[in-house]
This record gives sequence, structure tokens and C-alpha cells, in this order.
Amino acid sequence: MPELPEVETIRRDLEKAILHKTFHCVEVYDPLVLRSPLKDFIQGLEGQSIKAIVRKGKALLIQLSNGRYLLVQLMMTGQMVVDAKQDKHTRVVFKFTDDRRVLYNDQRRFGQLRIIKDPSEVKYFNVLGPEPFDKNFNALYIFQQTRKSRRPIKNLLLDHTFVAGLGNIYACEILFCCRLNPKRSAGRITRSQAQDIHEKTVDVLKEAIRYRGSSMRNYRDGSGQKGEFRQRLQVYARGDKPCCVCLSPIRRITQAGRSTFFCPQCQK
DNA sequence: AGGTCGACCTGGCAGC
DNA sequence: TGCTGCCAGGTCGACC
Repeated sequence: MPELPEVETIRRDLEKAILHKTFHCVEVYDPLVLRSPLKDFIQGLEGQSIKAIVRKGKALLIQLSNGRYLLVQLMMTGQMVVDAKQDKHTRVVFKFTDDRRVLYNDQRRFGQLRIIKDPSEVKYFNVLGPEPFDKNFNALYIFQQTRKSRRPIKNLLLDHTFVAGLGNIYACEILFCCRLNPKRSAGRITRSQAQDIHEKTVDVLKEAIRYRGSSMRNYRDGSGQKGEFRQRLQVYARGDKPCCVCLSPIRRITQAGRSTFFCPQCQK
């Protein structure tokens, strides 16, 4: 899925387009993406207006006028696009009373939509670690958490109970910026490396948000456009290409079942 | 008990 | 052209 910068970009786009608007009708073309019963889902939205749109980790919470929430988890290929043309991946269409429409598109159908009373009823929110821009995500927290673990630092960064919102792209990019080998045991991270991980995490994510995220294949922002950060990625999806610092080839390895890209020369 | 791995899905692409 | 195998931004639960 979209990771934090992509979901945050979508959140901001949706906020501009549909905050305070009222759901007129909801058309479901593929109930597989619903995690609420079809009838409850539709009736739970129609007639409600939108009070707020917030992001927690990689999830979007759309707060409704009745106090409930529409929870959107885009997973790998979900999109929320405003006023776009329907296609074969359009699973749900939200129509608003002012004729504006938002499409939920999802090629792989891993994404999930549901109506909830409170975030605390969803396990994901109960286990989610601190947001990267929060003050409780800091060098000391990172250092203390790494003491408890011997897993590779890359795997820890991907663990959403450690920090919310990081995914495979940004975990790779952050470690490159820190010049840290992704295989390095978390327990061997020093205090100053923990400080560096904190700083680079914030830097990389802010920069990625500024460029409206990274589009590999499917990600699109709220207006259906690609993000521009892909061209700025230094290691992710650059296997065998020259490192932008030392020119030696970027390597691809597998960690926890996912591809990791890194520069073996620069990242020790 | 922490950590890894397959399952959930569709489709694009490389290689033969 | 068509087939096969591999790969993809996430998350959960089963299993070791």
C-alpha cells in the first residue's frame, strides 16, 4: 500500500474535496472490500456528513456526523480518487449531495472499508506504535526499543508496533540515509545511530510528503495523479543500478519475505 | 514469546 | 502469441 507519505497526501486531498460534505448515496460494486455488512455500510453513510479526516499509521479515519467512522485501509493497491472515471477496479463509489464523487479503486482487493464506532475496536489501532512525527518517537525511544530485539533493523522499522506508517520503500530509504546495513541487529544500534534513525525518518517522510509520495505501480493521490518522490528514491527498486554516492551496484536481498535494497559499500 | 512465513488477490513483465 | 514464474507499497494469524 501506500505508506505514510502517500496516505497523508490522500488525506489532505480528501480534506480539500469532501470535508463537511454529506454522503448522498454509496454504490458497492464489490462487497469483498467491505468488512461491515453491505446494508450496514450503506445505511451507515448515507445522510451523514464528514466532520474530520485523520490518518493513523497507514489507515484513514473519516469521522461522521453521528460520531462513527468510515475506516479505510488501502493496503497494497487501494486508491481514493475524487471525481475520476470509473474503471474495472472501482469497488465502491461514494456520491455526495453536491454531485462530487469519490471512487474507491483497488486492483488486488486487499483493502478494507468498514464502519466503526470507535478506533479502539480495531486491533490495528490498539497495537500501533508512535507516529513518526510525534514527540514520543524520539532517539531515546528508538534506542530503548532496539535493546529488546535482535532482529535486523530493517525488520524492526517495518514493524508497525514499533513505529506507525513505515513500509518497505521508506524503511530502505531511511537506512540508506543513515548509512546503516539493513541486516544489522537492532540490539547493536548505538545511541547516536538511534538519534540518526530518528532524524532521517522525519526527514525522509517529510520530503516524500512534499513530493506527494512515491508511485511505483498503483499509487495515485486524491486527484488520480502519480507522486513525484519515486525519482528521488536512492535505493528502493534500484537493484544493480549504481549507488548515487559511491557508484557500486545497489543490491537486492530478501528480509522477512520482502525485498530490501541497499548499498553494501555505503551501508555498514 | 518473538519472529518468520503463507495467505489474501490481481496483473504486469521477463524469459522461453 | 502464449505459457510459466516471479514480483508488487500491507496485515493477520498460524506456526516454530
